[in-house]
Amino acid sequence: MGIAERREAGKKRMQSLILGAAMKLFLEKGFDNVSIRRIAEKIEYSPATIYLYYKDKSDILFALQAMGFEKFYTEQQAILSEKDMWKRLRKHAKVYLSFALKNPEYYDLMFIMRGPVKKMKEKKEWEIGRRSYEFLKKNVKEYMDTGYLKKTNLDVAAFAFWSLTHGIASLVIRDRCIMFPDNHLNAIIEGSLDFVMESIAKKKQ
Amino acid sequence: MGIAERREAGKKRMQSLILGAAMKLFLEKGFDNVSIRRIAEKIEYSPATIYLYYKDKSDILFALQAMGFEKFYTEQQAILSEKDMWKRLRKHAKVYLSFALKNPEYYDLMFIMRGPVKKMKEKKEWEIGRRSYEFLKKNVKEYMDTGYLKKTNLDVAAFAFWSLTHGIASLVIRDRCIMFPDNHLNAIIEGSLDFVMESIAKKKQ
DNA sequence: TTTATTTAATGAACATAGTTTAGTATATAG
DNA sequence: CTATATACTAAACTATGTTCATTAAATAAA
Repeated sequence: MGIAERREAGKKRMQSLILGAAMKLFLEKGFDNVSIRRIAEKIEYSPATIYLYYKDKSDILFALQAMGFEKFYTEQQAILSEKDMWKRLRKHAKVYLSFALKNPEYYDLMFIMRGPVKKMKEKKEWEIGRRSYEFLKKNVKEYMDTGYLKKTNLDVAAFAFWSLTHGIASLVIRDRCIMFPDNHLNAIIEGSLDFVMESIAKKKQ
Repeated sequence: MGIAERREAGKKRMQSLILGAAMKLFLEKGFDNVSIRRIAEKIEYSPATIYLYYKDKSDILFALQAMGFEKFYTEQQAILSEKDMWKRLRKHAKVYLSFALKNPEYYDLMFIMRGPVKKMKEKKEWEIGRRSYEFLKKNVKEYMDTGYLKKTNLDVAAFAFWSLTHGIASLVIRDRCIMFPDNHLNAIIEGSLDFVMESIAKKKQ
C-alpha cells in the first residue's frame, strides 16, 4: 500500500474512531451532555485534533445521521421477505416504529434534530435520505398496485404513511405521551397503527 | 392597591416583560441564537436579574410553551362552529396544521423541543397540556358517536389523529421534506390529509 | 547522514453560554 | 434616623464550539 493510501486509510481510521466515540457517548449520556471536548477526551486526543477530521460539530452529527440511515435501510429490507402485500404494509409500519423506538438517538438525528440539517441542504442531492424515501415509495406503490391501498398520487400516499409512523415515533421520543400511563402506551401505539392501517388499506377479501 | 399586591403586580409585569422579549427574539433570530444574556440586553437588565423571575432557561421555555398552548386552544375553538361532524373532523385537522405551520416556534416548544420537558414532568398534573388533549378527545368522541369515525378505544383514535397531524407538522418544521419541491409540498400535505381522513372516516351518505 | 519540508497534533486563547454569589443601592418599617 | 427587606448587578465560575500559532514527528531531498 502506497504512502498516499496509508495516509488516506489513517484519516478514515481516525474519522471512525471519532464517530464511534461520539455515538457511544451520545448513547451513554444523551446529546445534551456530549461536547467536542468530551469526545476528544474519550479518544485521548486534544479537542483541536477533531477539527482536522471534521469541519465542525454539525459535520459529526451529519456523519452519525448517515450511519443511522444505513442501519435503518438495512433493517428495513426485512419487510421484503413478506410477499403478502397486506401483511407487508403492516410489517412495514412495525419495522419503522421498532427501529425508531429501539434506536431513539439515531432516529432523532435522522428525523428530528436540527443539527445535521445544514449539511443535508448543502448537498445538491442528499443520496442517503433519498434512498430511504425511494424504498418507501417503491413499497407503497406495490401496496397500491396490489389493491391494498387506495389509489392516489404516490408521493401523497408515501407521505401519509411516513407522517403517521413518524408522528407516533417522534411524540414518544420527545416525551409528549406523558398523559398515558406507561403500561398503556404500547397498546395505544399498536392500536393506533391498527386503526389507521385497517382504515387506510382497502383490505381485499 | 396594597403594597404586597403592588409587588406581586410588579413581579408579573417583569415576568411578562421577559417572556415578551424572549419570544420576540426567538421569532427574529431562532431558538439557537437567543441566550439569557441577549434577552437581558433586550430588556436592559442584567442577566442575573432574569434569574430573580425565572429559575432557569428551561423555566422560560416552559412559560412560552404555556403561551403557545393558550393560543392553540383558543384558535381551535373555531372548529366548534362547524356542526357537521364530518366537516368538523376535516376542519380539525386543517386548524391543527395551520396553527403548526403559521406558528412553528410555538409548535416546536409545545411538541418537539426538549427544553420544556423537565418542567412538564415536574408538575404532577400538567393541566394546560391535558386540557388540549381532552379537547381533542372530546371531539374525536363526537366524530365516533356520529358515525364518521370507526369505533375504537378513544385514546387510540385520538392518538392516531394526533400522530398523523403531528407527523406532518414536525416533518415540515424540522426540514425533513427537502425532497419535495417547494411548490409541491402544500399539495402533498393537503393530499395526505385527504387521503387518510377519507379512508379513516366512514363517510356516511 | 544531514537538512528541508510536509504532516499530525496540541496548548492556549477567543467568544459565547448558563448560572451563582457577594455586594450595592434603594425603598420600606420600626 | 436606624435597621431591614427588596431590586438589582458586577464579576466570577464552569463549560461550550472553534481558531491559530507552535511544536513534534515523519518523510523527502541533499
